[in-house]
Amino acid sequence: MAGIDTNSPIPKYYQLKEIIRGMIESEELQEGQLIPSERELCERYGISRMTARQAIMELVNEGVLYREQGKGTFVAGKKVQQEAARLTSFTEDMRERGMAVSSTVLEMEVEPAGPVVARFLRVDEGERIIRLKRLRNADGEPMALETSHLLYDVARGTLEVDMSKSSLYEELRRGGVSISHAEQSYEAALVGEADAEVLGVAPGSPALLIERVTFDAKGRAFEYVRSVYRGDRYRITSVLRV
Amino acid sequence: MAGIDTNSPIPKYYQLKEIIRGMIESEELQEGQLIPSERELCERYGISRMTARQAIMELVNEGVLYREQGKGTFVAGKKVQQEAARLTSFTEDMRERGMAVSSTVLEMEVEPAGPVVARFLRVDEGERIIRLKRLRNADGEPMALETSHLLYDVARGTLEVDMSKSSLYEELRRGGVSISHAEQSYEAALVGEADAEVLGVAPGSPALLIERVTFDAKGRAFEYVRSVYRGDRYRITSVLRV
DNA sequence: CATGTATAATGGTCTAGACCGGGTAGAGGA
DNA sequence: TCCTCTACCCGGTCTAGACCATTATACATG
Repeated sequence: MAGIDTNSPIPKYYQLKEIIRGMIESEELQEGQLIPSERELCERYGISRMTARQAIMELVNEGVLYREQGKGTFVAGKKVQQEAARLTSFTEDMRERGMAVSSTVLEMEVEPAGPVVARFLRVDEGERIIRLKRLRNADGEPMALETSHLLYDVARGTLEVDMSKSSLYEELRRGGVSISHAEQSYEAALVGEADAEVLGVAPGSPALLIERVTFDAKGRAFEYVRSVYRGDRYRITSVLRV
Repeated sequence: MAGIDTNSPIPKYYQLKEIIRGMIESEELQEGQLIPSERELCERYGISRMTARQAIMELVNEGVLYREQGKGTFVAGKKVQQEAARLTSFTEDMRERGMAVSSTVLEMEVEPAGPVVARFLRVDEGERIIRLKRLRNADGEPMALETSHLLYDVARGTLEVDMSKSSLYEELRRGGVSISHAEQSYEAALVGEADAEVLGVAPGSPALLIERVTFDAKGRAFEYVRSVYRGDRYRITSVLRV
């Protein structure tokens, strides 16, 4: 089992979070199963209890674990049943579907905002924007073509990160962005010729076109994403309430 | 200003949470305003920093506050009121979009459940089902082709109703069905030849395929609907939260 | 005037303990 | 056999510090 690197710039609690997440994904820990207690994690990884606690509490907040006083901490069931559509990144979405994520960065540029992007992000035309176009693969096969437009000030930290390996949202969170909510739209469309080749489907194949504007805790729109999902591989499910 | 009661069984961090919440509600602290720093709260209320931190972090998780390293902690803006996707009928959906609804009943039959319908409705194959196929128009033009499969016992009252004029959900509610929630999936597809003619589009046009299983308050699945929406006319928007 | 630079403040992470109340399983007694 | 009590483990709360990175500001230097 991987340990915790004290000299790493990555916080210990974060390392522990990833370790626990890994154990759940590898099914070393299964749904409903008791995970090691806080005190046992402290001892095993040589960290203090408050640090172990922070890792666990964040996973509880994310719905990955749940706790019962006096009993212990358990792996939560898949929460597909529970909630209506949640705001997730592609990485998180695929992880919940149990698929392996990989990405290819096709374009990453700093450029002035055009009229469409400026309107969605509520900034002036010409404002500096990072445009990140990625091919997103699930289980090794193309799933979506995603073009994000990000406020330069918010996302400039990601320019030095290899976005083919990182989750944009995780990077942004690490960079101090507090992601709050998004307005998203879904539309059926056909795959165009250029996109078809990249996605590995025939032109005119069905596609789900998803547009999203994401807001931070201050209510500022910091991201406009336009994604083309392969209709033959992607389907959205959600629970609706009256 | 109220203080913190050390002898109270209510945890200190929780008392502080309520104090801060109160200051926001009384507008002593306003949107976007800096709140006292962790260290200042410690001193003012005679608690340790980790305790003050817990109060603040929970309010951050709840979206009441947001933090910026090196700057401070601020009061977040009021949350967007708009809701995530609600469970609505076609009639309600179009009414909210400000479009006029009309329908044509194409088929309405009582028939035994086939394997697919039986699985979705969690009944045995051969169980009596009402199948209702309608063309749904918005502002006089075809919008969707909708095929509902309903448990006979639940929906037999609708057999005597002119479903080209009535809302299915309103009729069911009138018949005593308490609609609770639904599991819905969205998928991109192409319009087939038969459907194309009815929908008034070319075969191979983009379509949004929506499947829904609707449950009543007892948790019984009573409806399975499969709808084909015209991709050129229909788009779904919703607000997602973290 | 522009440009660094020291300083102080903030939140972020972390430690090594402490006591509390809830839950459970085993020991001992009826 | 069955019940009760107790010891132990669990998470929940809390302390009093520590060092770090980020940020703003005031000041000194070119």
